[in-house]
Amino acid sequence: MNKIAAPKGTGDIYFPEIGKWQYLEDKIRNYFSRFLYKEIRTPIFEHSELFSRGIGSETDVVQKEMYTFQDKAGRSLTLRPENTASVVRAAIENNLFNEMFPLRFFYIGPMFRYEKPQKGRMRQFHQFGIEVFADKSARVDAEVIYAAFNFLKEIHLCGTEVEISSVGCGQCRPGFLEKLKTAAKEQEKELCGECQRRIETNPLRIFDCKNESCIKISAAFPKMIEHLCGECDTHFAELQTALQVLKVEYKINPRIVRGLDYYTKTAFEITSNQLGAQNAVLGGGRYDNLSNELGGPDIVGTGFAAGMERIILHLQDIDRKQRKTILVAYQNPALLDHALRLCETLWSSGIHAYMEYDAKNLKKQFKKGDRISADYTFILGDEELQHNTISVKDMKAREQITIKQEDLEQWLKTNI
RNA sequence: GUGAGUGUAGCUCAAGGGUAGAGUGCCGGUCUGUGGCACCGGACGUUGGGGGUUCAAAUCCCCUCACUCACCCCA
Repeated sequence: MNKIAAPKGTGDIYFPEIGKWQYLEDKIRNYFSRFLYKEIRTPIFEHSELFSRGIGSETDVVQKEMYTFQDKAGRSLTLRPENTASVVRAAIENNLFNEMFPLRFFYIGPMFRYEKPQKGRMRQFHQFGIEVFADKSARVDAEVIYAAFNFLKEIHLCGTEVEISSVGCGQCRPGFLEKLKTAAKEQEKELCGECQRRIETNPLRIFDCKNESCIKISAAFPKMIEHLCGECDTHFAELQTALQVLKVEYKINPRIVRGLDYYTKTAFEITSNQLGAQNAVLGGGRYDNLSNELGGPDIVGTGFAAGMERIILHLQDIDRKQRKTILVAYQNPALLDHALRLCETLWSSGIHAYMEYDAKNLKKQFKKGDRISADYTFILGDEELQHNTISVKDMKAREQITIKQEDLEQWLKTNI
């Protein structure tokens, strides 16, 4: 029989790596409650339409990266490529916009995008994120950025940088895009082939081109943040003021273009210089029309999503203090049930204990003891049985004592 | 979707046309009531898969698959 491997772009997470995941998840749950966020868990799959309408049917994510399938009733369903649209859907569906306060959610979970895997990019990957609703103020955007930045700081992820921008709104963006296209067309022949194609498909992407001459040329192109309408311009200015109040160091990067259509006004990214090509650790922004576009009330939102694999890639090894572990060993197989009884006593007291069931001799058991990093080994032999004692070996100190069965509880209290 | 690199023992890697090797781990022994060291012995592979060239292929050629990295895009 041939082996079955995990599907491309997926993987198994287990010891010792799992320690980092548990650490990160604990931190998320703890940290964001500081800002009154409550966890929300939405389905892993949704109606495909939620994403095509929410994220935008022309985006790369929707056009070529979705895991879409039909269920047995012929419905088109899609494994979620991100969670914001789902959270908005859930809020609308459960009438949370009226019933909950504050309207603050955080989530942790797997997302799915059909992409070619590489460093920091998987087909099943994990994001955590936060969403705040019904607050139009630029200050809440700043708070979200502050919360994100400060979180990374608290988990000791160094080398991060905050970049902000504004992508405008329905008022100012269309006019700006026309101006940009016009400017790009004038220089069309000087741009690389890729960028010539982008003029029609996604002109904002020209700012992202790595080609040197394109960088030079596009530097002279109009920028969104220079063509914001009054409202967006004020919002962007207030955002910066609030970031200064919150002591968040940031850089304005007009090249930030979020790949999801729902963003309006504030857009931001936190990058890490420790990552490879996929240097975005976290990204987010404001989405003033998403609820409306999903058939809900006119409620604005703002938030971010962070890539957990990318964070874990640069997390230091977690030194979690392990509980003390006891190996229960027996001189010969005739004593197996006595050893098992002793194990049960330990387990029922909540102590980490382990025994081998088919070991012929003590030597073998001691070797296993090393593999489980046992702190102590309890030895049961004919002699111990006869005198109602247990021999206790301190594995590190390599010292051994003998205690009476009735003193076991006391010994455990002082040593474990 | 495009490009590049890598696939050899459980793991890390040698061998670049001539009998597939080392380190580590594993099993056993020196040591039948005691692990980290040392020494001795043992098992291990259809060299990712398929085809071709050759007297002879892990090695050269073609195809395929997988992994990795990068482009694209994103977290």
